[in-house]
Amino acid sequence: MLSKKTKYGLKALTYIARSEADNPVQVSEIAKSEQIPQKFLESILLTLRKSGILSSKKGKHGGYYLRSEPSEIKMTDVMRVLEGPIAMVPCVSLNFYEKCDDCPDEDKCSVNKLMIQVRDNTLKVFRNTTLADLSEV
Amino acid sequence: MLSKKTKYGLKALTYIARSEADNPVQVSEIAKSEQIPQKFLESILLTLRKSGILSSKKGKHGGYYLRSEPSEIKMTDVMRVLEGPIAMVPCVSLNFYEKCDDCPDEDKCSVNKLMIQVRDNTLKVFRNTTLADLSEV
DNA sequence: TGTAATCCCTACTAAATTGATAGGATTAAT
DNA sequence: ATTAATCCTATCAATTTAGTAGGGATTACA
Repeated sequence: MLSKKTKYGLKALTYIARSEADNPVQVSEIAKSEQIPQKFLESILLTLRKSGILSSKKGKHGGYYLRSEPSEIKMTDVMRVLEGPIAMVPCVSLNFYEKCDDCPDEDKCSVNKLMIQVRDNTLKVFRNTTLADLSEV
Repeated sequence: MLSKKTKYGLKALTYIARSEADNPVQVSEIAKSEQIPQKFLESILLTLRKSGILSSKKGKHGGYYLRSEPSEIKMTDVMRVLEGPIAMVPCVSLNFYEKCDDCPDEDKCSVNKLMIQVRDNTLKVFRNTTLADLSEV
């Protein structure tokens, strides 16, 4: 299941992408419009900023804005920041690989085989989708 | 991330499918061979039996065996029993659909759009994979 | 220069889920 | 009977998730 964090994060990014204005978008505005607890959203946007997807401006009339064009923001990056590894098991993760304690031979592991396929198909979607796609009405 | 329950369950099913003998396979044997806590495995196999994927024989020389041929056991069914819904959000789940509280219009929801694609690609894998595929060396 | 608005940061907490464990009841083979 | 297996219920500890609290730092603007 997708975490609320990821769900809220995606919604917030979409909201920012859709907002035409040059001004940064405020947390309070997004929280209200998307029905997200404001303090929780704050921490999510902070993560997105630290990971380089968002930038921010402090102080009055401050807020968040996209660091790049929506069409340049890939779901692979967004999902890895918000949800963590895309693979369902560490032993098939490209970016967060870890060997299983129990599994003596990955090549013979049925779980490994299956999850590689799932990973590849999910990756295909995320690599082919940008924030611009999400923001289309 | 895949739960241990699912991982153990898949490994156990594979083990049973690979065991050529006519005799049912005992929990203790699987637990030892696959390094799974026995009591935990018991509860997992019980779930698989209740869902109709496994059958069992009680008492001495009892154990578990597949209810159908490995090639007839689809990953869609196994995963739904072990891991729950295949979709990452209830609002795109085929078998466990639920509307989101917050989302006024699913057609306009960016999360919904994205997760439908992920679901479809994951389903494609699970529909095309049976226990026989997992059991091949 | 003061004040309000905004992001930034750390720490904490409640609820849910996960990954087991415990202890016995039931069933069947010998 | 004895032994070996599944079956069943309850409980528990650890982890993760979702959210809250409280204030600090920065900026715009009157």
